[in-house]
Amino acid sequence: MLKNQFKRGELYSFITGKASTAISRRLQKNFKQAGVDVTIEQWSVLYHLWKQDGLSQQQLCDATFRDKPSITRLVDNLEKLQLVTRVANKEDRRINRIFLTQQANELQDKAMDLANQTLNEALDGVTNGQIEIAKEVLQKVYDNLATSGSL
Amino acid sequence: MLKNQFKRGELYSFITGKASTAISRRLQKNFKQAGVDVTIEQWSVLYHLWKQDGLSQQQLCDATFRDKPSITRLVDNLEKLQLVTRVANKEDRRINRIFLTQQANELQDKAMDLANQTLNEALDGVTNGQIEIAKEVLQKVYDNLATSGSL
DNA sequence: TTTATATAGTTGTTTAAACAACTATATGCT
DNA sequence: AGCATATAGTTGTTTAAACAACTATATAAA
Repeated sequence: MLKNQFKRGELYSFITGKASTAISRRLQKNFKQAGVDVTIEQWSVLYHLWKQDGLSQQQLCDATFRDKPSITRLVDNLEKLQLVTRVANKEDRRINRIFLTQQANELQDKAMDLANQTLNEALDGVTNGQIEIAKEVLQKVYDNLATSGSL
Repeated sequence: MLKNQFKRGELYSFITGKASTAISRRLQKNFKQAGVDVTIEQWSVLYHLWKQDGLSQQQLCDATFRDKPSITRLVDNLEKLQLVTRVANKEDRRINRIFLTQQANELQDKAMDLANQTLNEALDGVTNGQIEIAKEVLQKVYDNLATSGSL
């Protein structure tokens, strides 16, 4: 496997996700400035519910790459903020479906605009071609590692 | 800024750092399997001390993109594990310099091998050319966001 | 010299991640 | 039906991130 052997100095930022950390911090900052009082982690749950409301907690685990305890507590906190409600499923009583409240729906456009704006700040001066390749690489990395039970 | 406008479905994994999360989890798993009992965050501090021992906490903040409280507590925990020691600087008594212990030095080769191995798992099937471009994009993203005071 | 300001590090609090252990419900097998 | 197993979700514990407020030391200005 010499081909992809990393030189030392290059290794660090790939593993630590310097770039995505920077994006998260900027998005959090942009949320705060705009008076959107949710954390990035809470936003990531809302993001998937905005795409499809009523997902189960397990579906949110899969969508957000988080484990079950993480989702339990994120949903706890989103419930406290009155942004979602847990609804017990009648067909399968193990399942909670998570539904957005009116308040959460009112947040959607603003939050999505801020997320898009943040990405544009992040990708300023990067060409579409470069972005495509970067996305392919990141997807391939994820696929390489997710297959054999990383979650 | 229409040029880099993201389509919705593409936005999520860029912000959340799916790939780097997967790498971190895999590295943590590989550490555990090999009996290396440090967290990825602790490793990230050791990594910089292995390159240059005796850095100050502030220098570790800069190197690891963490804030001062985070480094204070990481150093606290590394001291408890007897992997580093704080040494007060005589010239400037505000500064602690952090030095590796013998135990930490004995860990270096094993940990660096595991990190390289993990990256090779992650980048399997990705060409050097693609990696170069991905690195450029991630660096550019970081530069775009770090300039105006994200840390 | 005293006073203001900047820098290095610490402490407190809230939110979240990771992992193990747990409860409750559903499914499949005999 | 009864039992084993799988699935959905919760709880406890440790580690860490983010942010604000704080202490201590150093530097610069009056």
